[in-house]
Amino acid sequence: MSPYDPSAFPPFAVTVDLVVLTVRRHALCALVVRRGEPPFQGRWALPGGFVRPDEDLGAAAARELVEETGLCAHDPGTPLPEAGNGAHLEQLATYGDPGRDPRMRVVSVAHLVLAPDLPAPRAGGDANSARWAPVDELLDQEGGPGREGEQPAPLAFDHARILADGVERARSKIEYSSLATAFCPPEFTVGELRRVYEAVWGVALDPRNFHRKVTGTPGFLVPSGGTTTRQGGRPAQLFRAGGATLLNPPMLRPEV
Amino acid sequence: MSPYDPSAFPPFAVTVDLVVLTVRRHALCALVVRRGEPPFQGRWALPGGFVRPDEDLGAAAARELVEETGLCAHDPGTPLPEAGNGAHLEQLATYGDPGRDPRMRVVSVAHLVLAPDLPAPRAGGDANSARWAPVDELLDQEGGPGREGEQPAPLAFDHARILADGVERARSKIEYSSLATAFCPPEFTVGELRRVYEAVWGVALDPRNFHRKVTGTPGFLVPSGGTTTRQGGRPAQLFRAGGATLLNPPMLRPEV
DNA sequence: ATCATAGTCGTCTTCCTGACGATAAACACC
DNA sequence: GGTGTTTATCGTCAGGAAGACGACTATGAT
Repeated sequence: MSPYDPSAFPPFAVTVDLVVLTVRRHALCALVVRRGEPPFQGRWALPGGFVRPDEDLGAAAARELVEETGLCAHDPGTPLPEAGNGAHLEQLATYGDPGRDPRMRVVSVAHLVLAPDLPAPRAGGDANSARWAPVDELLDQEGGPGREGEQPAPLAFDHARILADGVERARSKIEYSSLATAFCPPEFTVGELRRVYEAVWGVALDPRNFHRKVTGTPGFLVPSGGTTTRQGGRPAQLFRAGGATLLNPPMLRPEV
Repeated sequence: MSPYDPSAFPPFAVTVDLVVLTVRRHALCALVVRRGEPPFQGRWALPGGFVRPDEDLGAAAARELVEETGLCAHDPGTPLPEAGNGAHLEQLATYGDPGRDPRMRVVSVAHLVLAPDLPAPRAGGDANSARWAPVDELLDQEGGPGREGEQPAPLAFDHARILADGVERARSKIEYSSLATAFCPPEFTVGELRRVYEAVWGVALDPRNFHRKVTGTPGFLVPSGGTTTRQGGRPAQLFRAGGATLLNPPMLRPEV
């Protein structure tokens, strides 16, 4: 077969799936929707849908994101009009196992979205319901032996694997980039940022060392001037995300 | 439109493109093939081809790699029989701009391959020729102002962008993983490994600090017992890649 | 007033890194 | 055989980053 014969090629369906992560109540949560039709009817799945014939992959992901959550994503690679609350969007990976969808050959380009806590999930046009679920709960299927408690049904298709890859990407990327601020509102305190790291990594961080680290990393945070007491205790300085996208030196995830 | 209607979906062609990198004569080089047919006839392009109907994406990439180079790739995610010289293979990113191929809608899943210097490029079955080209040369198109010298024709399609993404992935990944050993033969010296880092990053590294660093990182290198003088000078100890895949602490790329 | 909570500033020790001197073991050449 | 060159390897030292943790500050709750 000629390597590029445009007249004879196996047709594929191409979709985008979204791993939308946020931090709620000290836990890393993902957006899942309930499937209204077979296969996997009634099971939870990642939001997603077909890529349209004249649509770029990132644009398809952003469109699905708006449809499912109302969030306006901002893909650094595809500059958008920047309309208000821009969540972070980036391509994650592509999944094309021949058997991943029992109906047909579907190649899915997964995208990762990091959003602040604000939005309440919005049900789609169908009878689908949507919710934020802690990722620990969604991925507990392959938990260690001796786990007790009810295990929810696993995610549809290979979405557990996609979600796990997205979570791992987020966990590693906040180490060396300023992406953790994507989980925060436009103005936030050092403590709020620390709780993001703690929730995403699932560890406890020393507040004093964390404060020294983030305020000492050039370009990470810029003071906005105000203070807040919304977390209780002494008023905390408010910051905005600085221009730096790569942190040098990086934040260090405590080992094990 | 229902988000998953298997009977009505826009058909896409799905291909894999390969960014095959190696280090030759102190330079990071990529494998490129000459296109024998329009569009971009006569121009250099990344090797690649269609994904077959019952083939996983990683398997398609490994197959194309064998067809084009004879290399047997080893994708950590898709364990293979491990037949001899296993190059490193990983998925890079997916490119699906509607206009990226003038003939039709093609979504290409790019893969990154890191290989030792050994193999000579093997021409494909067609009249295509293949060669190793320094990435600096292939990507010089958007070089700074005042560049002199002949600029080769840019790569076909969006392959310059794909190559740039692959190079950047390799540059950053050897920082915190042991992937640099994928550029080395099974047994190598500390100096050879250092020259890999120097070629990929385009910097000079202090041999003494580098030696201390890599021999002191647990799991990175294991002595094989032998020595060699193939680089001239005092005999150097031979090592193999250790089991560690993540380096802690990471290698630090000197800033600017 | 007292306590609890959260934020912020310092100190100290340990480890890592970059800069660089010194030595060792091969080869090329005269 | 000396001598120089090349590469490898070990050691030393100063500066900086990070973890552990003490101390103090400014709010709200009781």
